[in-house]
Amino acid sequence: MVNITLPDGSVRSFDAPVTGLELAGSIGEGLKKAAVAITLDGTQKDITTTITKDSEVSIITNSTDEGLEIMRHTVTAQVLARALKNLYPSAKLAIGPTIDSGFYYDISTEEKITTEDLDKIEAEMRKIVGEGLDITRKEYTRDEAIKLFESRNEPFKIEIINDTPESETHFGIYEQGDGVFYDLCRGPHLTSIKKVGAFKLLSVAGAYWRGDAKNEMLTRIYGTAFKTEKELKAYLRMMEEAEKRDHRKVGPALDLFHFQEEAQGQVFWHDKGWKLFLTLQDYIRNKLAAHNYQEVNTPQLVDHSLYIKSGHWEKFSHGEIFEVKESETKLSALKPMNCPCHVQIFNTGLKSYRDLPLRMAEFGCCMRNESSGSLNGLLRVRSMTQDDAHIFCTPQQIESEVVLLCELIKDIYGDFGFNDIVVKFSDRPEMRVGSDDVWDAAEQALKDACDAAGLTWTLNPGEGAFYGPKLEFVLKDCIGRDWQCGTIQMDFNMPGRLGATYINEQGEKEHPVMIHRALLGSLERFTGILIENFAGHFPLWLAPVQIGFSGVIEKHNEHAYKLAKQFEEAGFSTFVDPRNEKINYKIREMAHQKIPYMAIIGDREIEEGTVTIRRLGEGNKTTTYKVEELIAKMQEEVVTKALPPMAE
RNA sequence: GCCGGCAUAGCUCAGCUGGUAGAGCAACUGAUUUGUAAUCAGUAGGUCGCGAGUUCGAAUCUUGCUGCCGGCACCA
Repeated sequence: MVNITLPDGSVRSFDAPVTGLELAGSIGEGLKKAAVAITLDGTQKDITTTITKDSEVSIITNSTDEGLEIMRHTVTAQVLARALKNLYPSAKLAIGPTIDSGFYYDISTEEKITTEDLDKIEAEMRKIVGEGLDITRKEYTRDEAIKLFESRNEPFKIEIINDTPESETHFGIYEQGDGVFYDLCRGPHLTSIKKVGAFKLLSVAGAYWRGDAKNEMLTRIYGTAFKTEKELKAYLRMMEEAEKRDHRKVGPALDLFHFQEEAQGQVFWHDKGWKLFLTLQDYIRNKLAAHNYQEVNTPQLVDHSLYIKSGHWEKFSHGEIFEVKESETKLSALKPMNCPCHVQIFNTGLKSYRDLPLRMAEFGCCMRNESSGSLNGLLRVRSMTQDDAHIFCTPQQIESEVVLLCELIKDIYGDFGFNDIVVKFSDRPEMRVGSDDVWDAAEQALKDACDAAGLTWTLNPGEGAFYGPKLEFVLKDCIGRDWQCGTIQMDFNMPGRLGATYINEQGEKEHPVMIHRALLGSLERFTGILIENFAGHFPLWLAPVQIGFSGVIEKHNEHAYKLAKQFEEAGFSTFVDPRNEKINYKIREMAHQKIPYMAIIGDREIEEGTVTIRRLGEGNKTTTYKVEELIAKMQEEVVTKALPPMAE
């Protein structure tokens, strides 16, 4: 008797062991058809797995995310991998996992594989799908598995087997057809190649074996798959649309900034982009005032001895810090971070426990020699402006300070319309300063504070700063890449290294705790994310040009300028298009320039003292306002930081 | 930094196997005086990323460099 408990709590009893497929069939024919795998007592298994004892089972169908992932896994590990072996017999297979957007396979080849080869590989994959062989799982002993992969010349597979703990005595190997193709795999897989959906190979890239730069660089082939051709097409179309939001295209097109070779990784901010930048800075500056921060400014060029003391010099001794020879004997650094300088300010004069928490902020311009391959428009630059601050506090104040920060960050991100922020908790890295006791305390303190703030986070193991654990507030760019923006970092180490002390209530000297935090992160990166998030169509309060005026014909220009002046005086940034062009044309251009309010001035408006506007994002609807009325409406929109209407 | 790709006018792109550059939009000039996403005509615009090589001749072939793109590694 086998009793199987289903997710809804119902129990099905069978006289003899059953397979997942039989179980699905006993529930319904439709379910049987859609079933791709099962979850048996919390672990994913093949649909053909025999259930021999009482267990909890749920059936994974092809219309769930889990089912999609299993199908993608089969596409990469069975179809793509085999196609690559067919076309490049000497290729050695590494690994082929699924990722959020699809899958990849890493191989080592003598031949160069380029984007142009993808069609050829895809054609081979279709051939394999056409054959539609069955996939079966077999258990091999360690020796058998190694022998199999030795005979197939797959050293990476053997390395994987050799690196598993001795306690693993058996390995699951999936066999396609009758010995046509073998792959080492945890599974589960579809039972037949016939069942894979629509797929497409997307790109070729390099990737280090096991993610380690010391290892061989393999060729990685990215692709994606969906249940239906329609979903695949929709995904590809969505990606195409998303790429149009790329801040590196939109930014220069809107005349916000540009880059050029002579200043790699640094931004040439144009008038409009700088307006946006300053708006963000003012916004944060107002928050600082409201949260009892002091704002400071510290030197750009600092003797390297300070960074030796702080520990940065040793940690970043691979050229990340720009070195400047100030004289024959004096070696300085272009400030790569603000913290050591802030401690210098803290260290002037005696500090009492009554001075804590002391919140010190700086819009510090930091320069880091980021590797050329990591540079990415505004999202990763060599010269950036952090909205940085350091909070010097007592251990007892940590929790309340972090709670305040979490609330502040939530509040700020909400103002930009980012309501579902991903928070990562990064704990101690391998390369670090400070004792394990101190790390235990720091990590615990940060976790407690997260709980108190009601933050949910995911663990990002080993990714903390070298001086302490950190929280990262992560936003995504237009093609779904993660970027760390805000951060809160706990530091029990640097105050001691740099001799920061305060006099506690007992009259003794003590090191304060330092909390490093940035709200937006770097203003450059945050601006880039904003451009992509809004596709250049910013909320009114951020828009570098807020209202544009065009006369119907040339004689209306004078009035257009007069109105523009009136709106300037009311605090708006304006634009006037005096050109002798049709208004259709001028409207079109203002829309392309993402000017939120587009005003057309003709005889009627002049007579009536009104403005007729068209709001970007609201189609061709026009509304006529009294001038003061529109000013009030727009001021309201600025004050409430309303998000822009998005229907384009 | 590593793997692969790319670099032609302000922008988007064409230029086949080598015969020394072409379109649309933008710009400029003129005509048009126009009511909500492209008015018409004309003019001008390029050391084909930079350097070397092969060749009678290079945007095109080879090579070195620089930058950019996609990944990987890195990310205070």
